[in-house]
Amino acid sequence: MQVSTLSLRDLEYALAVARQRHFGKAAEACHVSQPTLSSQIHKLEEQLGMAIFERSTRRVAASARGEALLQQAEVVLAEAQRLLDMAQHLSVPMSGTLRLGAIATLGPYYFPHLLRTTHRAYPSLALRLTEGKTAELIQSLRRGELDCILAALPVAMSGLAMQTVFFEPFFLVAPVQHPLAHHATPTLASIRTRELLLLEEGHCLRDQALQLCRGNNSTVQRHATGLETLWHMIAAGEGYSLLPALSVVKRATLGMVAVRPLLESGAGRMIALIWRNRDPRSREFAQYARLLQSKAPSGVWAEASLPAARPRFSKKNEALRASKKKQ
Amino acid sequence: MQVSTLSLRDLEYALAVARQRHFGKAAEACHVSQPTLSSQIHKLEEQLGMAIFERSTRRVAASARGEALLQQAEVVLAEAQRLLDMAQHLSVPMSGTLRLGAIATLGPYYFPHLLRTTHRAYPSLALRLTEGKTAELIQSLRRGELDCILAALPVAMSGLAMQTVFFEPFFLVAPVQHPLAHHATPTLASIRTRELLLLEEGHCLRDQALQLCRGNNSTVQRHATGLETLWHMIAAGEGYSLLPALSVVKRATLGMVAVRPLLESGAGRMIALIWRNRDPRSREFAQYARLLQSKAPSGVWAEASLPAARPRFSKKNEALRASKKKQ
DNA sequence: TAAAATTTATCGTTATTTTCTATTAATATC
DNA sequence: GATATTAATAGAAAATAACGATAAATTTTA
Repeated sequence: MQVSTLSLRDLEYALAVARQRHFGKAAEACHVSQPTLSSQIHKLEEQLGMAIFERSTRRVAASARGEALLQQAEVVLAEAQRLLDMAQHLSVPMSGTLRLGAIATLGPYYFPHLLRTTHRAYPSLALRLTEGKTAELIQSLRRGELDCILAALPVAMSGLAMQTVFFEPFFLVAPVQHPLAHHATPTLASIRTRELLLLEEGHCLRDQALQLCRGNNSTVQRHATGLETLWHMIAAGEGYSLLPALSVVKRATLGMVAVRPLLESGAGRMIALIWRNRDPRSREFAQYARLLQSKAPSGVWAEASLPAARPRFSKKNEALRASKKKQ
Repeated sequence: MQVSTLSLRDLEYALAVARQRHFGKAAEACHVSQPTLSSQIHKLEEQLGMAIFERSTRRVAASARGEALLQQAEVVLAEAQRLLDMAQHLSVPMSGTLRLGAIATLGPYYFPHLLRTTHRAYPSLALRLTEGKTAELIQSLRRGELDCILAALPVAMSGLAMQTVFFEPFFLVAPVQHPLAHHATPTLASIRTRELLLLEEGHCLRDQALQLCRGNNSTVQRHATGLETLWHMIAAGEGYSLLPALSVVKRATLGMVAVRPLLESGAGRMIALIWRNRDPRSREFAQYARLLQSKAPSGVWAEASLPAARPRFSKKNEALRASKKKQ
């Protein structure tokens, strides 16, 4: 005898008979015909290998042994009901826990803003945040250890889906005494990779900076393990670098480094929310990305294209009006 | 959404998919085809209002939310399994608790013997014993408060079934100084109801004694509330009575009362085990009655007929050989 | 004692659900 | 781009559960 051959419906029938002490009334309560009830109770008793009820035309009552079974049947049904309740609860969109990763050169600068926005839109959602390099995050995502990640495009998207969130321009950050610090709007062409300070291998920011300067003479660069260290190295006059807007925006410039926009170059990176394309929450995630897009922090753009005649650090959301129309 | 529309089988399918992480293998484990699994999982997800699994041709895994549901699904199935186990346990014949009643003029004298016999034959059976008057016992039995009773026939049997256990002869018990005490084998005709001591109303023994003496002149009798009191009253010289064999058998006769058989009269009562005829354990009860019959205590007969040339207190079981052949 | 009333069980049929085989669609690997 | 793997789909078949009508059993009423 297999559990799976038991029917929860039959258990309800049995409980109805126990409650009503009458097949006809129980059938009515269950919205089925009396013969249906009779035969299903019979079947159930057959499966259990014993009679649950003692019945005559005058009296229907659970036998002493049947009573014990009915009690357990109630437990089974209660647990099944709990399953349904849980499902109902869990199926609320953007509730529960969201495990979100972001690349290390974005997370520390963006998470505070993201947390505020997310909590405001989805009060019942708990965020579990992670930082890492793109490859690590993608692997965790593929393994199901993360639900979605924020990374810079392009990313190998096989099996994944994404929605862009914002374009984060790069800035040239150089020591104040460096010649480049004096150009109002320096060009990429003026950068020498020999003097370029970069992050260690694995950070997409390193690759993107290198690619932007790939026309230039490339020699060995000095590298830092983190963005903060890089800032200190620049301040120490070790060289200059291309750094993303959000790492610039709230930094108390110490007077030792100069931050110069690279407006005409289009230098920067497109940040996207990425998730497994078979994740049942795909729609929720896409909508979440669009929410983040519409509430993007100041200092970033809606698209990679240069926003003409626009202040470097636009007022909040101003840069995103065009993209909103798209939605 | 109703609990009863959930299928335990579908829950097993879902758990199999979670375990195997592969629809094909899960199908094999469940002994069904892969499309069956696929469609049933779909149906289940539809019922729960959310996807349990995240599936691609490469990877099948429970989503974070699905995991919680699967855990609860295991609970549901475990409780259902428990129901089956309980049924298996309960369906063992003559196990659990048997609520047995006996008329007050039999119980105290027969229960010790019955307990021994019953426990020996059914070690896993717990007996809950009750005493009462016939009408009370029958009512309790009809209400389902008792499983079966031992009473003297005849009894209104509507809705009930029975199996005789033994015939318990009556003895004339009189004070030693009384003339009747000197007859070796007194007759019923010699009894005067004026001197007959009886139990109070409601005891079948009272009615049976009266009926046996109905030809005699009947006047008001003195009565006692219990059989023990009656013995004391007889010993005090208050009168005499007809008393059942088992109440005589182990009594330390004090020399103050004489016990005389009424062999030729057939005076006595047929004790039967009675139960509700729709009780699913009817067969077990009938068999139990036959067991009690075969292990009847000494002092009783298998049948109402006079066992010719037989000692008053036959050796154990000797009186029952005839009845055994019938079985 | 017989008839009436009540109630569960049975019978034959219909409707629904589950399962199957065959095939398609999607995706990853070579 | 071909091949292999795997879940999803389609349509038919089988199994199960449902119904209405009626029988059988038993108690109550006349």
